[in-house]
Amino acid sequence: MTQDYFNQINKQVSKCAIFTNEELATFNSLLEYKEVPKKTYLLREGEACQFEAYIISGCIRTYFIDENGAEVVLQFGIEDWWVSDIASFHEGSPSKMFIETLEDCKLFLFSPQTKEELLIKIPKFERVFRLMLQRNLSVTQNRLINNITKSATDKYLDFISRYPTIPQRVAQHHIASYLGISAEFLSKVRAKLAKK
Amino acid sequence: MTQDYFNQINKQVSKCAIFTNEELATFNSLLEYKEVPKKTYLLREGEACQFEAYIISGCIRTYFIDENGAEVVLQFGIEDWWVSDIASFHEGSPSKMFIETLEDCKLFLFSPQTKEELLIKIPKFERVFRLMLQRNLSVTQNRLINNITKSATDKYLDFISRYPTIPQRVAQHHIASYLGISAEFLSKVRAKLAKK
DNA sequence: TTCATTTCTTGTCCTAGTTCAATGTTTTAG
DNA sequence: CTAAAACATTGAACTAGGACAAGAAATGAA
Repeated sequence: MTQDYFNQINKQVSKCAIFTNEELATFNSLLEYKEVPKKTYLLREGEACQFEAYIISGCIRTYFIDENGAEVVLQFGIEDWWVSDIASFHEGSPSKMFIETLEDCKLFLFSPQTKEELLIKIPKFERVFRLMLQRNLSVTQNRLINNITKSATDKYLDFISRYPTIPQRVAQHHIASYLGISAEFLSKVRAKLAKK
Repeated sequence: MTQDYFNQINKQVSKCAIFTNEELATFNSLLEYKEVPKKTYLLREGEACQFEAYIISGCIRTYFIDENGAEVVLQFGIEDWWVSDIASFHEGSPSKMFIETLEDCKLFLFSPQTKEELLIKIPKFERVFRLMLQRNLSVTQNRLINNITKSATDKYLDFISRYPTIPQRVAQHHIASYLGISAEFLSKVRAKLAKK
């Protein structure tokens, strides 16, 4: 049962580097497994983020509250994604973000301590986390570029082609927030698209 | 003379981790020093990025051409910043970016090979590069947030307070592009701000 | 099954920012 | 020192998208 979950995460990390079975076993022994119901906060503004979470199943959003008091969605997370406030996690500094489950979730968690232990025992994992960061950076850069150069319609089309499963799983106004447009306008964009 | 430059970069990396003098000497021996005149391209679209550059002095911009053929500035680099297309550098994949010097530059360069060699000889440097990536990610996230939530005026004010030396060094339309607004509108924003 | 809450849609009016075009200013190359 | 580029400013006309309001649909808890 849980072995399936280990297999799932092992498959993912094995895309970054080649690990022996013993190494993977050590890796797995350091993971904390956790099930979390929907609408649970894994992190709130002001807290130090104590985890890097790997999503076995479920759906999560990361957001913060801007100066005007509006929620801004920073990231959605689904199966096989990592979720954390990396800066807060590494520096122990208070986070500006909220991390909330949108569906019941099955997660593997690292604490700062277990991550440290893993990296000391198997330095090859540095590579895994570096690649994660790089991918994260490149996703964020892409999003920034889309935000600067594309119309609301194009941003939405890009989103659904990039993440085809998400629109069925999360509220539309969360997607609007992620895209940086108003919920009402997204609705109008969709209406216009549907007419074709 | 060049020793000053080594001291400069050593001081920076020593903020990330503690290194012995021998380690720093090894580090320095792997750096390639290069002087580059202004308006030189370090990277063009389609090329594989062969360097991670540390800027001793000078100013650089990274940009790409969007679907409509317009330049979009992704990043400015000045003293003590690192510049590269990290994805392209690590994967050897063709870059979508241009990297151009805006002033005469003094640089230290890593190639994929020398970086690899450094990380093998002194694994502690993994940390330096990971922190670089994290900082980069957090800058990019911040910029995205500003882009989504702030008005043109606020974005500009945020920019000049965050990077007070850059406005005197680079063309205004490059800053407009970085902020994701038109050059004309930035000019109007500035005119309005000046009136107060 | 019902009532309440959350989510989605649609319309009207409004504004921040764009585009285009003309003019002025600064920088650069020879 | 001069001509040519590159850059910056200003104005007028236009538009993508926002804010607000009110109703419809879906979800969910009891």
